[in-house]
Amino acid sequence: MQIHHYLKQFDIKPSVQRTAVMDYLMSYKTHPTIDEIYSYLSPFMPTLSKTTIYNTLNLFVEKGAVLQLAIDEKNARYDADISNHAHFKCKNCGKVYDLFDLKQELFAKPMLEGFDIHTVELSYSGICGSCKGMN
Amino acid sequence: MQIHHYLKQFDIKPSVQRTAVMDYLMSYKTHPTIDEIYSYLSPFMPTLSKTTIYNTLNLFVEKGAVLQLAIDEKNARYDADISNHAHFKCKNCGKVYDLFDLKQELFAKPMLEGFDIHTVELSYSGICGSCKGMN
DNA sequence: ATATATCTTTGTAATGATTATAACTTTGTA
DNA sequence: TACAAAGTTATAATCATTACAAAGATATAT
Repeated sequence: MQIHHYLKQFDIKPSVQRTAVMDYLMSYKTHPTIDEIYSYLSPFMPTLSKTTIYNTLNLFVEKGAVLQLAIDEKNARYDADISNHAHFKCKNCGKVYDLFDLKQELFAKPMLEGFDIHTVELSYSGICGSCKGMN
Repeated sequence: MQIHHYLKQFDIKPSVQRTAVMDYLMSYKTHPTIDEIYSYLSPFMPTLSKTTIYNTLNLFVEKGAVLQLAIDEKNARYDADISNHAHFKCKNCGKVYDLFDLKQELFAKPMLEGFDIHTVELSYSGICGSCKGMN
């Protein structure tokens, strides 16, 4: 689907900058930080401001088009895949992996008296395969 | 159990400051921020430095005596309860609740090729009971 | 088509959490 | 007691994020 139409589904006006950010997020599923997104797009859009990246992602998150991950204590990370999946962060290299092959039950929103649950975030941490081979 | 002995189990030397921080965390299960811990203890320990609170909690987390929660994007929050439980953060008031009555299966560490999983963090967000009644 | 209002982007400055550093204090040990 | 190691403190530096105001782009009504 066109990114234009995708953004409109979330009630987001598809400006050039917003489209570029969403395009990047959908192409590079690396859970990038603001800085990584800015560094990639900046050469293609010389007048681009980092503030715009902040504004854009805050809007995306507000509208539910993108997930803001809390898995990295240092920087916010963003994920355009809003389907049920978990994340794994390697304590050694810091890379964030997607974990798709988990039981869907893990993402169920429990029915609890006094809590209106909107979102579920499931995060694991440890050592990834590439780092385990080393040191 | 004495807090002294509890800290020693994690290979942490029980200084006055460290004992006070752990005591606070075990008494007030509010998932406090560094600032909240400092503000509470400071009147009782006039020479206390906020850097010490940072040092202490980084040590506690390293040694596995305390969990650092990523549920709050603004500040790190800490939890001395290291048993399996989830958290719920109210989008309205910001309060972080403990959720104990969930299936233990949710906290299982999945066996996945190429991932050595050490920790599991399960977080929910939405609107809490007190906030739902309002506005 | 033009004027006007609204929305979006931009650059700079401010804020605020966390870490680095170095001096000082306490603790443990010979 | 003297010395070394560990812990604490205060200050300064760093760095992610937000606030703000001006400039630019877009949409609407006349």
